[in-house]
Amino acid sequence: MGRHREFDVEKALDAALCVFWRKGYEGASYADLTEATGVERPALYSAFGNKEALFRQALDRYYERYLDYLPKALELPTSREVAAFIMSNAIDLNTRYPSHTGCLGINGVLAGSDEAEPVRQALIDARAVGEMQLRERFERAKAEGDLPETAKPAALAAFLLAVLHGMAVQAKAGFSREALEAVAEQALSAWPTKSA
Amino acid sequence: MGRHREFDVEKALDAALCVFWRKGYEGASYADLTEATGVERPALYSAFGNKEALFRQALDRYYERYLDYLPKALELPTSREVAAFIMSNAIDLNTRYPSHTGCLGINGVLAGSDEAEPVRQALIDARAVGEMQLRERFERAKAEGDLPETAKPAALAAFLLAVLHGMAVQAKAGFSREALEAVAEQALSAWPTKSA
DNA sequence: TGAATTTCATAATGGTCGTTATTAAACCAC
DNA sequence: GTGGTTTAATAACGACCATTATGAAATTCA
Repeated sequence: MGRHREFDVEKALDAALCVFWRKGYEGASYADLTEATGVERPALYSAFGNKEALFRQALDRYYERYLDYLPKALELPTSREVAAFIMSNAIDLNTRYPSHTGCLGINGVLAGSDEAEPVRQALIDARAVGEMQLRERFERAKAEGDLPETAKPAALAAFLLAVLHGMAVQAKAGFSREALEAVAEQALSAWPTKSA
Repeated sequence: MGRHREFDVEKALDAALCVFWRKGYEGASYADLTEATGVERPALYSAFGNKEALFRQALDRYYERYLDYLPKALELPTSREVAAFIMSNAIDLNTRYPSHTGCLGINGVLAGSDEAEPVRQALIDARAVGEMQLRERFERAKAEGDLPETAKPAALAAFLLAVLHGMAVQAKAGFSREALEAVAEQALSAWPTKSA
């Protein structure tokens, strides 16, 4: 019983996600969030909790709605295809929406005041999970003979993530899709192959 | 005539620079700045102007004091040495001070509220200058025969900067020097050479 | 219809932000 | 010394921050 909720929680979370994407965690104010969601402050609090909880839910949604290409990529047959697929999708994601370029995780909190530290740590942890998955995938590639014996899966995973992060920064700085594709092509040209 | 300034402006700027380095532009408050510099707020205003002006002066100082390896790098004989030297120095800079890891320019403002937009643009512009210098250097390398005819100087410059930005993000996330060196090594392994 | 319950919008909370009056202290030229 | 001038420190400014108390509106069950 009781009064019904008059706004769509899913839509509100999507709108909040875009605000965080564009302005980062601390840069997004409740004035921004209420304007984007069309939902008054108290309603946001009752639906999502405080700002940190709202951001964490937006981050979860970001992974499942926008980073869904990551699990798909890991299933591709070769490590090179994995890397190429991820970079291609990341470029698209980083440049698709002019109003919120780059990556939510990177824009979110690179630096900020001390009270943003828990959120910063959450983003670092999420990044570390992705890195581990990549490393395991490349270890498998090495075991399968897709990667040469000299290949270092951990270094490859770190390298790929570095390029991805760098492209996210460049996208935030206004880089075009074409420029980022040239970066990805250069990164791929270094990819180790089995053939000696 | 008049009373003498009791604090060292240079030292105060250095201290402010470290605060911005660690917390970014918006994340750094005047409470942080006065504590780090030992200078009261009004004195900071009279010496440097407002917060944006202070940040810009800190950024200038950052380039001349910490990024002084960039002009040196451009004078090295080969493009590969240029890239290797820059990455090596960047890794050192990004991990040398545990209290302010990563890069001031990257940490400064990736995202933030709208009023930080002028500062964000200043950082983007500064980055663009560095990219242009790299591109010109690689064009020279191509003309000199150091780089093959198939090499794309603009793409190489963008790629190198992407890796540098990515390493800065990773340093902020706690990456060790060794991990970053593996990333740099992987990036260098892709570097085009004249010999077919 | 009426009591219970949930959501709604308005507005206020204490705190911190960047910025600046204000006043006391220190210095130089005369 | 004294007047003129610059800096120093305290404290205040309005604005905005995240968060929440408050009471009206809306719905369900009895």
